[in-house]
Amino acid sequence: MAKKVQIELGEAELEVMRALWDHGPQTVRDVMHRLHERGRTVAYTTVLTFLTRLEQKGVVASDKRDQAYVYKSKISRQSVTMSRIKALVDQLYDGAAAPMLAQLIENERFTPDEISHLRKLIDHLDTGAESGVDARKNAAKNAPKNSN
Amino acid sequence: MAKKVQIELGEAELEVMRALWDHGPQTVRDVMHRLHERGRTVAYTTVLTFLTRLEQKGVVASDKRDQAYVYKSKISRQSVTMSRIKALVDQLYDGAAAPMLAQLIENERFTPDEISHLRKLIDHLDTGAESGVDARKNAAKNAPKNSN
DNA sequence: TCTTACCTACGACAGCGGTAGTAGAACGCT
DNA sequence: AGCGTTCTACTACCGCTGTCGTAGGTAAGA
Repeated sequence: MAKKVQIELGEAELEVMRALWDHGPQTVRDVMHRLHERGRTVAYTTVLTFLTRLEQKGVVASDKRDQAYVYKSKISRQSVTMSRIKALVDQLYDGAAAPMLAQLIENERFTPDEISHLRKLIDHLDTGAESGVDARKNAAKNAPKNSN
Repeated sequence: MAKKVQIELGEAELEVMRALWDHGPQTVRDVMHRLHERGRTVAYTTVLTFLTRLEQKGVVASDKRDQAYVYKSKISRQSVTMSRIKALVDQLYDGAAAPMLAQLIENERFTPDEISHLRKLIDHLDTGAESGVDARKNAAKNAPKNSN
């Protein structure tokens, strides 16, 4: 199951990944437009550099179509999120997620809907989690769009 | 109250901050020992550089004692945690904390104690919490937000 | 006083991430 | 055939971060 050692992505690289997650496989030019839409007005060749580096890192794959390469993400947004959070928790709390989670809950504002959803998740924890074999195969129902 | 725009700390710098958080004000040599204990065997002057840079960033303060300067943190671990998480949430979920929190809850392992604690926190949210006037739904990502 | 040990200031360097320019290939139009 | 457009490959540069080394002060012993 050899997991990635550490997916190290910069801020701009992350935004490129977002473009791929949110809109599927795209060409360099497409991604550039996504970035421009989100306020990052970078040059075409900059985006090309990003995608090339991301491919070297093994997190995107390219595919020659027509004239231009089409790039697609090889990793899910979830995996990046978890990897980041894990790094955060390790760095700040020696790997103990609960304290950080508690702090997060205390400091963020949530809507009633979100709260009840979170409660549901928590409730699900002690029923599902204890049974040795983890039966956590249910997908996040409110997952944003498509992932990889 | 002018808050820091963004506390940008590298991994090693963060470990220095941890030393200060966990053990209070210390000299360069003290911090070096803490880092060594935690497996980061860096040279004395490296630690000095870290602390100097951190002071330039305004997150630690120094104080001449005896022969050596004593450094102390000017920011809390909590503020750094929140700042980091906020960055993460902004970068990956456009500022919507709940989905990320949900993912975190689903993917982490918690002890029964932790679970009941979390439940208590959640329960506390809709009672004692401020009546949400939140406009955070899809955050405008390029608005200069001030955290903590 | 000379030496030793410790402290700080300053400079250096490499790797990475963000950013872009230039050169050359490939395609389509006139 | 020649021209403009578009794509990729390559190179470069800057700032930040991690990492030290060296030089020059100063306190404490020998």
